[in-house]
Amino acid sequence: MRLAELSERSGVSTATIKYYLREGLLPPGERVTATQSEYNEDHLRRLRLVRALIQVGRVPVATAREVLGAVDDNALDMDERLGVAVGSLPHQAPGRPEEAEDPHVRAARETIDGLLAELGWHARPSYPAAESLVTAVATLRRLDYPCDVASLLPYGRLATELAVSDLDMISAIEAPVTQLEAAVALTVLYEPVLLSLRRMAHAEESRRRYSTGGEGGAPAKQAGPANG
Amino acid sequence: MRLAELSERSGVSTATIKYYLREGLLPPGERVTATQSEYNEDHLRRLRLVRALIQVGRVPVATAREVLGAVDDNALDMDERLGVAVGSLPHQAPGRPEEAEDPHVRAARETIDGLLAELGWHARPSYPAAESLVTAVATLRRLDYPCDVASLLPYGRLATELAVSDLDMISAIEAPVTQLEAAVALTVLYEPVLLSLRRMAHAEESRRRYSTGGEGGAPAKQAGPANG
DNA sequence: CATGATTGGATAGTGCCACTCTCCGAGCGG
DNA sequence: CCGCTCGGAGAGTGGCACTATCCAATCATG
Repeated sequence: MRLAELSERSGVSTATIKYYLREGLLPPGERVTATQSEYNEDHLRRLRLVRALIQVGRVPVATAREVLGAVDDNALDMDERLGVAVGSLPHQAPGRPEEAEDPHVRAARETIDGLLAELGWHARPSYPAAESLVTAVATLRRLDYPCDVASLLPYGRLATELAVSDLDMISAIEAPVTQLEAAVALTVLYEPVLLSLRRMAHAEESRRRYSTGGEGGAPAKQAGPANG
Repeated sequence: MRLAELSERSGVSTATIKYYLREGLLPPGERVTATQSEYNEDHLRRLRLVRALIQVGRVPVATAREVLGAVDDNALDMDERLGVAVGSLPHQAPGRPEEAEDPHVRAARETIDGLLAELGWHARPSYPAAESLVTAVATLRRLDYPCDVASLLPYGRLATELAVSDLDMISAIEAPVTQLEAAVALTVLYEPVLLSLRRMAHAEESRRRYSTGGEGGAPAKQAGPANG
């Protein structure tokens, strides 16, 4: 198909597709003539993935390029590609190095070490997600909110269960290439699912605890959306 | 204290503090003279919260104003304030109305209805988090990734447990005003904690399943960070 | 009272990022 | 041959979170 059809079928403007091509998020089409290229279903699928990563997963364009580059890198074996790809994914802006001397950051690291020991994990400190965790915990401590090992432990245990569920899902994907892509896509795209469900569960549990109206039908005001 | 001291103690530049004052994220100080204002510990605490929401929680400035405005709104009772505040928090850019006719979106809504029924939740469709969920599930379906009720159910159950844990934490906060702020802060600031732990758990579970090296000490290559 | 520094307020500018517009020459179809 | 589309490249746009600059009032000091 031509660029125009790729655009129509994906719902992405031709200008944006050209931009993605330029940025290396999308492999170039097969050149038919000196001025025309042909795109196939793989391009369409990749384009949809790119859009999903960027729009739903909030992954920056530069990061998406890295991640997809690792997925496509035939010089690496599957494990390495997975590691590089998932490791490139961001959580948030990296903390500045000055924070290393902040006592809150220090305390956060100790808390997290304790948590990992409690969970029996062997996470390496270089893992980017661990750095995000340090930043988040340090921020909570700065605001005097609870985030000791006891507070974090339920989160850690639930994360373990999530991981089991996630890897089961990924294992169920067939082709190896798709499986690698799936690991990236499901890691990123299930994040909004998880966060949305958590907030909905908050509303639900809140109502369950504090609802003063009828148990069953009356719309409780507690944590109601009041949206609009 | 003066603006300069507020800046020094919070680590936020005076220019940024002025910006937050202008934007209404921070209440004005008590005017001492026509050209000077006095700030107190509450300002400092609020400023830290604002920074945490914006930098760690990735909340847009305009949204933070809404959220904090609701927290401070004395015209509403506690339940209403909580509802408005948490309901204002974003997950992601809102989907365009055209998506309403997309069959993927339709299918996503049906899946979610089924999920909510299975979980026994009474969530209202107007809840913003539910809309984010629809977008995320529709995106997954568009990419042919599994996200039927069976796939989502573990997430829903875990979200329920999270909510119990979270509300327990919030209940442990003492003063009512602080409790309201805590609900907002913990809702937002535990999100990166959760996501980080999930990714770390992925690496952990992945190694547990696929590690070919020694069981205990050898650094497995599977899902290793390979970072840098 | 003179004077230089500081404060808080207003306005305009900066940097980043994800596009998006505009132009261009090459080709294709009738 | 001619109007059209195609793909490529560079510059421009808009949103956002600051940030730099200016200004008049005021404070500390001699």
